[in-house]
Amino acid sequence: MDFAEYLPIWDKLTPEQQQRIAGVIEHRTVKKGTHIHDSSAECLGLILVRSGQLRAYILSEDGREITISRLFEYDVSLLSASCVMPDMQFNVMIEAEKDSEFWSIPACLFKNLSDESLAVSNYARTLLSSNFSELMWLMEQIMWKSFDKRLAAFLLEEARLEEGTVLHITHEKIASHLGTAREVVTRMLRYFQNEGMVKLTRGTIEITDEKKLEGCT
Amino acid sequence: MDFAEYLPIWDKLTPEQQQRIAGVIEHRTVKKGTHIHDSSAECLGLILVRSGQLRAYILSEDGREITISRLFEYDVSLLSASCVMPDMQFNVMIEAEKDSEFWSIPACLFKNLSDESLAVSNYARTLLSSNFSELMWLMEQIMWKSFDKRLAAFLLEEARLEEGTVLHITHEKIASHLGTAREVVTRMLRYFQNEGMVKLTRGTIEITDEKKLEGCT
DNA sequence: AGACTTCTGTGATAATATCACACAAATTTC
DNA sequence: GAAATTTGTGTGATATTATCACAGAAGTCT
Repeated sequence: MDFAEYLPIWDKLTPEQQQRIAGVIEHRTVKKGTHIHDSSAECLGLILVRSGQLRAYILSEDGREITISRLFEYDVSLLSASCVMPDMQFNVMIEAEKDSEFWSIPACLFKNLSDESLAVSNYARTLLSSNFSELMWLMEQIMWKSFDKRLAAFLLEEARLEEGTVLHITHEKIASHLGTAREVVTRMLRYFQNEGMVKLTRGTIEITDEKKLEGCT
Repeated sequence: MDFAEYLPIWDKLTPEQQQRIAGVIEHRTVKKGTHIHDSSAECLGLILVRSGQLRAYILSEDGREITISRLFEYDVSLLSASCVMPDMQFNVMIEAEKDSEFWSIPACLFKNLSDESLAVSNYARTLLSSNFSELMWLMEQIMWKSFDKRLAAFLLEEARLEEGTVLHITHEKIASHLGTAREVVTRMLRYFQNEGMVKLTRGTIEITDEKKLEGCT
């Protein structure tokens, strides 16, 4: 398999290290909706996304969710390796938003490599600081942005991802992404529709006035 | 100065590296309330707290604050070195909550050392993952905990820090820590007082029923 | 004492969350 | 193809939290 292309520091590893990875790396193809990683299961490790789309989220006791990171082709993430990072005992879940293909390198191997190789350690640092930065950005959004702005931004982002103006997504899913209740999403979408920015049908949201929606953000 | 004791990896550095640090490390003594680091100023770097208490927080456009991290004796933080971490362009502010003493190692030197020394890189990883973990914890608090629980937890934490039951803090400060408005704090404290858990006077909050307050969290 | 600043209290209103339930559209079952 | 079931949406009532506007009380400084 050609995972080397998906691991930016592959070329900086010794042949021996490369072999250790090659020996245990796992390849998986999953259907949309598949639960790839949850708190109960053991650590998945470093994830290299080959295709598709994954999302990492956290879960409240009563089942509410909020997306903390979305992963696309060529993305690498150690959110599912949190168990080997010191002091990390929170529960991140990862699921496939689309049919996806990815590799995983066991957390303990990646930790060992980080501990012995400067290149890997530096790379892990990059990944970590990128995670941290993303989370900080999210925190600012949640704290200082009103919900209409966050929703508008989310819709535009989705449209960008789908490369079209018709989004195939339910209010419930949007609520899970944004960490709020479904009714709140429904009501705000109704408002957007009344303002002529979107057109709603069951299971889809069509953006009819992108400019105006952007004005909302 | 005896900063070596405050930098856990000091002994793992080469004499040359130690000298580079010793040559540029800065020592500061600041009064309570001092602004140590803000977004406008240049990067402060790695901070080693010798004594006192610092807090890191983020600021909204309209001046609201929320504390993201508090630093005590022997704590080391690279929150003020965010500018050298790739993709980190958010604005963290740091101020002294008490009269404090600390050292700072310029961000660029710490970055260089991280890039060349496995020990430093691994240590930086530890710091980063600890920051990440803390932020994740905060996110969960904000998302899933109601305000009364967060306030109760904050009061108990303050009492623990002060080693007493009388807190010398204003509602405004509490609001800045928790990322909400002062009135919200005032009203909830009134409620706590009516329930007999605290006794309020101007500038102080006395915890009169710790058990019951703990029951709120 | 008077002027000023800081801190707290509170009503009115807006935004967001929660609960309860109804209904409509798709899907499955028979 | 009608009935039953699941999934998605709509909405009123209520609770919680945020925002705005202001007042008054407690300290500080002349």
